[in-house]
Amino acid sequence: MKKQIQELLLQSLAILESKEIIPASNDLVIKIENSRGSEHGDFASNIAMTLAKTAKTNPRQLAQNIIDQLPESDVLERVEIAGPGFINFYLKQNAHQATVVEILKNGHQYGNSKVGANTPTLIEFVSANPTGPLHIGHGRGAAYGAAVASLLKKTGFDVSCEYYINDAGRQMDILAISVWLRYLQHIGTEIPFPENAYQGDYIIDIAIKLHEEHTDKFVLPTDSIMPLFEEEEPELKIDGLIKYCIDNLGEKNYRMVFDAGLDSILVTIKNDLVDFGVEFNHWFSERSLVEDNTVNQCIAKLIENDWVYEKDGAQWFRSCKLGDEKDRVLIRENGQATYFASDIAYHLSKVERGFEKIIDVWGADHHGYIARVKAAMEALELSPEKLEILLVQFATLYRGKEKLQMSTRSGEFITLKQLQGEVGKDAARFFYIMRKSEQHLDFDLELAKSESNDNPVYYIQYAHARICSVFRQLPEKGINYQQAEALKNVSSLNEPHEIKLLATLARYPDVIENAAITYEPHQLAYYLKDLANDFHTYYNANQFIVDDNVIRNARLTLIEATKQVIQNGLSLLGVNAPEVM
RNA sequence: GCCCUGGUAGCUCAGCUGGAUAGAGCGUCCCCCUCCUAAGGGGAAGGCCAGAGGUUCGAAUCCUCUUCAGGGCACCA
Repeated sequence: MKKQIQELLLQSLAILESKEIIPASNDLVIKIENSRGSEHGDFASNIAMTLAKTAKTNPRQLAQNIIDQLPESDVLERVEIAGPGFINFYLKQNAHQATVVEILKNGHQYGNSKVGANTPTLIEFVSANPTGPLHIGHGRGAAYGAAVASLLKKTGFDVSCEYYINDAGRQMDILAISVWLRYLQHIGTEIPFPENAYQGDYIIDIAIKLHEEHTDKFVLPTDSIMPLFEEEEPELKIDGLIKYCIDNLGEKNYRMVFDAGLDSILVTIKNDLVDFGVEFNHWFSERSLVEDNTVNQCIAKLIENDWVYEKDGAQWFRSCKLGDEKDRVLIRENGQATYFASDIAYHLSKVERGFEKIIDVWGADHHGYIARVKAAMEALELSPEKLEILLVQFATLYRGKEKLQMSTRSGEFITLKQLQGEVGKDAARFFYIMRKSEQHLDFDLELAKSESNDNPVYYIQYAHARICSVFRQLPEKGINYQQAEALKNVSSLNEPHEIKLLATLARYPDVIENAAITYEPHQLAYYLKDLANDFHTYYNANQFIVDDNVIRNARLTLIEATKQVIQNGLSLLGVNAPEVM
């Protein structure tokens, strides 16, 4: 609808340009807004005010000129000038009523758009280190990333979802020796467990399973291990244990212990995400980038183009020259590549796989990392503007007033699975999405659990269930409803609440498009609350199942359309639309 | 010190990328089921949009400074 009005305005302005009332310009942006209240019509444009200055005339006069040249249209009832020079557009009733037909015709396709033009798009999210189960913080990234992906799919982007598995690096080695030490303890070895190793009970489960499958294969003499615990500095102690373990178990056996931890945790993560309604197209392994030499090739290319120098025995990337605040290490003094080095390779892979739009969803604590990744892409001539990094602020969990802590290493955290078990998938998904991603999120368990109107999820779902309930009663009352037949009656939808509801329903495609291109799924959440509110108000004001065939049929099509839009919207957020509550 | 985010009703937050009287939920106060689910609806009260400058026809929205809160500034990932 907005586009139709835009087109009309464009034609009018072209005429004014040809008459030299306004100067010609190529980059004219015509903004059409949904009016706030009905007294300002259905849509409004401020075009006259923005053009008044260059046209050297007053806005109201210019607005009149624009209206005079406006072509005939079968959707517009009338057009008025208001306030300082707004042009307000009033739609004909049947233009409103037509949205019901459009929604029911398109069904779950209603709201789809093609702005994405099939752009190959990769969105990477969650990507939590596989060192423990997903916790409450990861949940936000999961819910947000999944919602953005759904929105982009709806708007015509060719979207692929990916999880980057950090299966290389020191954190994983710490996981491996955590498993190994628990394994030794499990078979009765008296041995301490460092406080900075992974404390969670899930490590013990992995160790038990490891022992079941391999019995005593990984046992080493306790006497030779004990001296390592004399190291005072905790991190050095860990490093000593890792080195000892690799040297004495041998590369192959160490890898078995390592993989036992990795695989088991990965399975847990995958299952938890599936339960949460979040699925990925690819699980991309960091280790694979090392093993297939992509990392080395990347570094070689950087060296070739003089982006690398040596200092203190390490290899440094000149990121400073490309906008970062300091240079970054690619290869450490000990010869090992940094996480950053594999991340460069990872982004190279993303570009080489043909993605035009590359989205990374990161926790806000990674913001300092943006400059160096962009710098690396620049250095490798990978068009950094393809990369869009979306930061998600932290989620803090509350139970009423009590703040709950979380830390993977200490093992004290609420897992995503526990959260879901407690508040349910729908409330969890919706609460995560409800807040703007750059806002800190205080997730209150009590509120999410409350089955009351404090809880917007139930408010929206209730609207859907109420509509379903109405339709369930038709056969009981012996009423015949045929959608196709009933649609012929929509012209009787003239009650104020009906017009309001129609206008809100008509907004849906705009909401989807805007939420998608701004990566703001919360806009959809708020829209659905509005829609539910319009429906509940209508429900209280007007009876749907009435004796008059024409009115009843018209109303039933309207609420059926409402049901469809609620369903469409909720499904994009990963929330169910229950038929009964 | 530098870099991100935030500061809007008593509380939790929206505010459609610069527009017309600043919105919603909760809380408070009043009203609405002989009627399709009251997990609902209607109404009232409640605001110097953190503060100060600036940009312009017009600012909660853009720019600068100040201030408060959270986070980040590794040869960790």
